[in-house]
Amino acid sequence: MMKPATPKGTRDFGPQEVFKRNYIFSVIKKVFEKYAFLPLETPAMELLSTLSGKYGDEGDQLLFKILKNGDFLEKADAFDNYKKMAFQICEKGLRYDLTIPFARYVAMNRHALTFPFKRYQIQTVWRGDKPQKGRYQEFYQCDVDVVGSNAMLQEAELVCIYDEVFANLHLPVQIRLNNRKILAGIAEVANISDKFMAMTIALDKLDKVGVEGVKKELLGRDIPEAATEFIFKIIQTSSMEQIKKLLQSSPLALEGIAEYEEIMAFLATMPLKNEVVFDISLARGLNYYTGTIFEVLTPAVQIGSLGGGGRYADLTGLFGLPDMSGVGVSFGAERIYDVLEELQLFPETAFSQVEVIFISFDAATLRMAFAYAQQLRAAGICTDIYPDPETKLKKQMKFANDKNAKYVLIIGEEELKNNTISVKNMRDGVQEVMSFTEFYNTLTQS
RNA sequence: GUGGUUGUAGCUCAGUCGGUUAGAGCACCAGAUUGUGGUUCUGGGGGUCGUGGGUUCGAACCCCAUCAUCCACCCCA
Repeated sequence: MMKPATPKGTRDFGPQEVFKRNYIFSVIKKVFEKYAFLPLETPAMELLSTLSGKYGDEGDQLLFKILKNGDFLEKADAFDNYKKMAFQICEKGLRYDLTIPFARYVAMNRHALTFPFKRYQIQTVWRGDKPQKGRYQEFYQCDVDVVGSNAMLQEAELVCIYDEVFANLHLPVQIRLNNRKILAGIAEVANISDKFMAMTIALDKLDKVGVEGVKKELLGRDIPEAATEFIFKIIQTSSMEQIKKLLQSSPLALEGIAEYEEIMAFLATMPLKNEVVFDISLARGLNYYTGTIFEVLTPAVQIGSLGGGGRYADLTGLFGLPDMSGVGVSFGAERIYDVLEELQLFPETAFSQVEVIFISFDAATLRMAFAYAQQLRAAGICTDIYPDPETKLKKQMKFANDKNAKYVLIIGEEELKNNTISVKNMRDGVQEVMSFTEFYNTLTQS
């Protein structure tokens, strides 16, 4: 016999876990829909040509590729180059994120859509990453994006959505903002535009390695002393006015700062429940971001970000629809789950709750139980019946107890004859005899 | 992808220097209690010690490989 197991980086979700995850989804969905986002689902598989080249070399490595059906070797000849070979023997791959499939969808349906188009999407994505805590090979993302609008209002709404969702989950977070234009401006003024990527990677580590660590990182990445000093000065500055002064010579940077200030102007009058901060070190990996970038962190638990996103000036251009700006953010459902679990923030209502379980003794009492159960179910009460009346009462009671039922309704010979039921309250152990109607009324009225 | 950690009952773990028949708690099953769960008491079942190879008279323990796990890096939700 083979040993049962799930593949690396994947896991099962048992009944209680699915209930809890659905709780997260329902909170998120409710907020998304309130902000007039529309649902979208796309296939688990995309053409490899749609996916490849969108996430950088690193991303291409992490793509799950699907072997062609049939004789996949027929047209293959790159036996000495596994990367090239992969594209010869595979034509599909598993979705890596929800943004690229969304861009593909928008490009394909441009004539049918009304812009700006706001969509949300809650589906699994797959990445061939090495698993760690909070990092899986299969995980859910919950994305909201709006495409076809350059307005900073969109960014402001996305911040509000983050704020509202995490407030509703009772999870305190910090929402961080930055702008790729400001980062590009820094590189421009420091005269290291060609090392932009290296600079952002170094900056992104500020949280982890501190100011001195970033300095070392920058120098280690061949960034000149003078440029490093300049960057150093900027990340130590806390006031936006100071930053503005330092980047005065870069129109691009000033544009980024103006965008940020516009977002904050929208938010100024909003009573947000979570902290919104400007974070110059926030870089984010995905290289298609061009404007605002977002990230959500929780101070409560040591785990990676709970979500992130940004604006991309020309996402659908890759699919033949140019000059279409989009902005969106993502919620990492798995990580939110892990954090809520750790902090025990799942409410009682997130779990399944059997209210009533019937126990009977023979065919006649079982039929009676069934008739009663259907009445309770019609009233929307979660009801179950122990299906085998011959089973010892002790065992039936244990079943009800394991299912965490609130009430056990016992129907025996005696009860059947007197047209009553025995109601046992499993919370306090008190048992009383009454008519079914009496029980039904107290339950449906409370 | 690179470096490290851990892997023993369904779960959490103990297991001495390599030495007899591998243990505990929880969970499970049965009985105490033939119409009463959860609490209590008594008893019971359950192990290819991750997998494959090697060293040895002898391996859960040492060596190699492999898979999984967690951690750091890279990157990311």
